[in-house]
Amino acid sequence: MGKSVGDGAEALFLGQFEHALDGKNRLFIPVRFREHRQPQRFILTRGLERCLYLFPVVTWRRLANRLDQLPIRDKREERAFKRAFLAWASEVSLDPQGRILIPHALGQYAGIRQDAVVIGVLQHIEVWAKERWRRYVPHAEGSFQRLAPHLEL
Amino acid sequence: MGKSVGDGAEALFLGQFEHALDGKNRLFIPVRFREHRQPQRFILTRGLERCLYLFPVVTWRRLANRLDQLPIRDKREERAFKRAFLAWASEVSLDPQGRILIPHALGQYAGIRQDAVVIGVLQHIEVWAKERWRRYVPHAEGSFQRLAPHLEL
DNA sequence: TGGAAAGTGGGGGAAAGTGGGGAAGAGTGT
DNA sequence: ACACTCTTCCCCACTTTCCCCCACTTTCCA
Repeated sequence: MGKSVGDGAEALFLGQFEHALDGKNRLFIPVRFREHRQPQRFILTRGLERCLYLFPVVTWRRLANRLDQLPIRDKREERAFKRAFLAWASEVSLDPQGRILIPHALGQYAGIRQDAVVIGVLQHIEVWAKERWRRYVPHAEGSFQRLAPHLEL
Repeated sequence: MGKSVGDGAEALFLGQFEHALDGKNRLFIPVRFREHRQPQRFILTRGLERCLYLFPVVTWRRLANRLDQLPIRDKREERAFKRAFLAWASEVSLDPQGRILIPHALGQYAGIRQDAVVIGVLQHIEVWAKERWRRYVPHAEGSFQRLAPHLEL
């Protein structure tokens, strides 16, 4: 259940998968989320609502460029933001089995100890602690019911 | 955890690492922050919020050039700024084990005695006294929550 | 139902990281 | 000039972490 759509310039991620971290803090990335190009590298960083974001390097580059163009008056705050965003970022690459190593600080931030949920959200992938995700779902459900009509399917 | 991104003309730094200065005032620079070219030289100087900035020589050059094009009316102020920025700058190089020697004055400025945190912030690297960084993080955290939505992932 | 691909787990070697001994050289005071 | 200290830098030895590899189980689909 889940898929990466389109094999054009850029894949879109969707679907959700459950995986457990093994004893070595490695997380399996479903095949559907893997890039076909070699080497398979991603940027893992912290996301909102205490999950982790996983970006293909290309997408990340675009994002990093945008960092310098944020509409921020206060330079001090801009520095603080960059530090928070970048210090918790990390380049990770897939091992031959298709797993990534979750850095300790990031695992902490997202509260991931054992069970994790990996979900695709178009441009990026998110990693949640299973428990936190379970509690978050009802929220998401509400938003879905409220906004879906606007899609005019 | 963390890594320098990109294998193009220029690496981008990211991630955070903790390292203790040893008895000889040496600080370990994580492999991911090292330049691949030889010899491995950096410019270390004072940073904002009482940390230290570490620049690859190339990046430093670009920065130094820009100093001459500052839009400053007040020539007196321009001189003051340049002096402050340059007088504390120091060229450091990696020893065979990948460590740099922290000049006494700079260590003092940043309050680094024992434990240090090294973080990557795209174009440059920052070195913080661990304690000071610990106290700064909540700040940064706030900015992150406030500003991250503007990135429009 | 069998084979291929996806997913799981752990051993071990290479590289990263840590600490200190000691030679070379610079600064200072007789 | 010469001892003396102090700093800098090179080298070696050790510990720890990471990542490559192999082997096994499970799932998917023909």
